[in-house]
Amino acid sequence: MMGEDKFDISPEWVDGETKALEAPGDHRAELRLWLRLLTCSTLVESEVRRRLREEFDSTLPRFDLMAQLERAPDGMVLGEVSKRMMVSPGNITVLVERLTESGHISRTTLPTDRRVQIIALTPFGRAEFEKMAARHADWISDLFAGLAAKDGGVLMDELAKLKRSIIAALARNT
Amino acid sequence: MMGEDKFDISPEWVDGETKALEAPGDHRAELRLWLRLLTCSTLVESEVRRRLREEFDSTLPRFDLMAQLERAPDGMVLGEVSKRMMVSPGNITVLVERLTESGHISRTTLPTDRRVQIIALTPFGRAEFEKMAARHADWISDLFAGLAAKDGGVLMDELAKLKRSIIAALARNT
DNA sequence: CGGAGAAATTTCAAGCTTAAAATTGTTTTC
DNA sequence: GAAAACAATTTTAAGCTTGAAATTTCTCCG
Repeated sequence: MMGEDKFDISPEWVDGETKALEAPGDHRAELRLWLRLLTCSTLVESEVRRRLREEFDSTLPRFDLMAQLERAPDGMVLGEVSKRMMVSPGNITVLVERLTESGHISRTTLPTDRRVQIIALTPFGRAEFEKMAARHADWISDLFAGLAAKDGGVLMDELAKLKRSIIAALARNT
Repeated sequence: MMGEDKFDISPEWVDGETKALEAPGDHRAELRLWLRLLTCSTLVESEVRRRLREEFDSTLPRFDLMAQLERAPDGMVLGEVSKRMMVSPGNITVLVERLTESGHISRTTLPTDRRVQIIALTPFGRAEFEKMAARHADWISDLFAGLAAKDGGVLMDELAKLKRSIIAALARNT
């Protein structure tokens, strides 16, 4: 999966014509595309993790959780956090435990439904998050700096199409 | 990080003009792009993991390791595998242990340098990998099926540019 | 030759992640 | 108003991942 050579540049996407000539079940173009996507995403992600650890002694999951809470001044239900972060509920449990211990978030049981836990950033947590978010934005900006404005727009649009394709495929195989 | 709403579609990339008018340090466009990239990659990755588990009772790291070995009929040194997979050496140690136990790979100490471990697919491992690889290609093909041939090509090129940008940034901050 | 230093790998401690089972609490249905 | 169904969360067991420290083995310089 991670085998894309770091500096190879650009195989051609097969067009309709070529496709007709291929052996049945030839998915090389899609595989290459997936590999390249994964490589980009892994490179950025590792760098972000490394810097969060070095500069803030923190981790990506913690940052992500706080990022969710930042937009919800009144707090958020655990299940909602889990859905938005696309991780399992059990995972959230652990993260919340640590972030509560460290004073970054608070946790309350909803009085009207005692199954429901609501978490929110504490003032301290919010302040910390803001520092991290500012640095995070700088890192990303720097990593993407070599991309012309035009390319950023194109990439954004193409990724939107890809996302629709993926979601459609996931929906097909219910 | 994973907070991109599943169905939002397309904010515009800021162009040069707009950029001049922005507050210093506004990195919203890059952040959105990164978020979208990460979403796509996470969606695909989770689906692949799920299916590897369901259909083969296997995992993505194991699949990746075997994929590296498939192209190296004479085997590969552990350190080389670690570099290609972009994971830590200690990680490889564990994976190799399990794949050896299960008979998928063999491991030899190089006689001329007893520090060096060489691993290779066993015939059984190769057969298993081929089954998995074929299915894997089908899954990816299906997930990317909604993308027109033209878009595939464009995306491939834009991701190549992005990759160069990332690698350049990483090199800058040695 | 003999040690200093380098290289390859392993070990360790800590944290993340998941699916599945178990808990706890609420709602719905007869 | 109980039992069944459903919901939110936690627990559990297993595996992945990392960085740093430790080990083993080689290489090279004097």
